[in-house]
Amino acid sequence: MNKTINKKNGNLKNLSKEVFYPSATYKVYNELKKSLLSGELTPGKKLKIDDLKKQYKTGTNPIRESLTLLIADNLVTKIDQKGFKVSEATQEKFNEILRTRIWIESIALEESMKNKKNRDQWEEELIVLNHRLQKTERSTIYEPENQNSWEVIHKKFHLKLTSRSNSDFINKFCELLYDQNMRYRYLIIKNKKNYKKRKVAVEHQEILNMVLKGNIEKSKVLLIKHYKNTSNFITVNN
Amino acid sequence: MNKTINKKNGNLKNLSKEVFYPSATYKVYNELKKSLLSGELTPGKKLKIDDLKKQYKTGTNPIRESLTLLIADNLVTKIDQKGFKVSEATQEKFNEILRTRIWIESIALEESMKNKKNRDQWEEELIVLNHRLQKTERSTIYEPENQNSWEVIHKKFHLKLTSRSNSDFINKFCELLYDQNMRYRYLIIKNKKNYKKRKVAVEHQEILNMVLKGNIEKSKVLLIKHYKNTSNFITVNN
DNA sequence: AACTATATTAAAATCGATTTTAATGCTAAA
DNA sequence: TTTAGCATTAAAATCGATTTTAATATAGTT
Repeated sequence: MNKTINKKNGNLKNLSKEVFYPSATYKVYNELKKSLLSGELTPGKKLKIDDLKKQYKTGTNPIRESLTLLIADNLVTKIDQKGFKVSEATQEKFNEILRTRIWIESIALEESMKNKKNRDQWEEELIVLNHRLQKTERSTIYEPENQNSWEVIHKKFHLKLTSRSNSDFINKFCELLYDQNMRYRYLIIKNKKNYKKRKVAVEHQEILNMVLKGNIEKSKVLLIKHYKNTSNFITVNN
Repeated sequence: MNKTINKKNGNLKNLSKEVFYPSATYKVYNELKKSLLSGELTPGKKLKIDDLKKQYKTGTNPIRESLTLLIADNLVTKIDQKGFKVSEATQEKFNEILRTRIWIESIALEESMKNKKNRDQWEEELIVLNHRLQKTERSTIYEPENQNSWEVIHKKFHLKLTSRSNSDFINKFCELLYDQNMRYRYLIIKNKKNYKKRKVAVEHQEILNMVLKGNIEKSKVLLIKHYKNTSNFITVNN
């Protein structure tokens, strides 16, 4: 956020050849996204440009550009001439996300398993991610910057499962839906005193076993069951 | 674009109660999108902020915001600190779009047909759209503002077919993929002297007939065949 | 000649002030 | 008391200048 830190002119120029200095927009985008996914910014809340400028100590443009990017993530909603707000979160929307995930990821998993190319490497990566997931403690706070946190590994495991459909469109869509689903999880954690965390380790292991066996139909059934189980723990009450 | 026209203060205020004055961003976004989809802006072309400011007679912010919106449409690509360019168009990308469309729309059509709610109304709307499509001349120029143009009706017909999956995410995704596919069509028209337009009227009729019959499997097969036929007419040569 | 450092140029990104629009509050007439 | 019209306020949207960064050109050294 602080310009003097980012400055790379004068005698610093050659030193910083390989260093990546992210733009203000990029940084604000990431920080806002974190606040939105963690449920810190509550659904429906007005996002005033001036307030955000003060909060992030930056100008109009980076703020508006970040918010515009977040529209595509379905985390922010805009009405022309009336500004931005945090996207609403309702039980119906959650049901929709769940249904959509099941449809899309069923295909994506099937295609991933049918895809012969580099299958061994894929299986090994899944095994490693599952292993790391099993031995990682699950936290109630969202820290996407920590690559060793449960949430980050969990996301990687799930996206890896469906990653071989040879469609970047599908991959992006899966990530969007993962993030949407995650947002609801954190909204529940925020709102309910005793949010019961599910024990999902066994389910991940079972899915992985079926994938390694090459049983497409059973893998799909287990993945779908895994998602449906989640839904029993998420009820949105406004 | 001209401010004096849009001004709605002073004695005009009460007159304009019901009129919608779009923002500069909104207008630039729509114009740029048209240029991108019609192939007027060629793949890979650098999109310089200053040039666009002059072209659209507006400031930095509306331009950058429009470009940011177009990233989500997969029509513009951005590299942090290095600016924006028109998204590339390759044969592989087109194949990917086609594959993805087939996967997604197969599900979406099936769900639309399984959905009992307001089925009669849906069928009637499809019949009307097909009728209007049959009697509309196909043009080689892209004019999205003309609601009676072949392209606009064609898009409506296809999106209507898949519209009843009860997932806005899927609906949006279908529209994105439709637009992606359309962009390639217009790029071909631009580049090849004698682009042979397919006769698709019969195929639309056949799909509609099967949908009205309620035959899910055959409807899906015909829709997929319809898309695969298109691919034979589209080859991208850079 | 090739390579490095510096200077120059061009473009992206940012900032803060200004303009426009929407929301709110107030007043007076029916 | 309500409601239309006006005034005020708040916020969104826009503008144009400035700053920062990347790309390019130039000069100097081995």
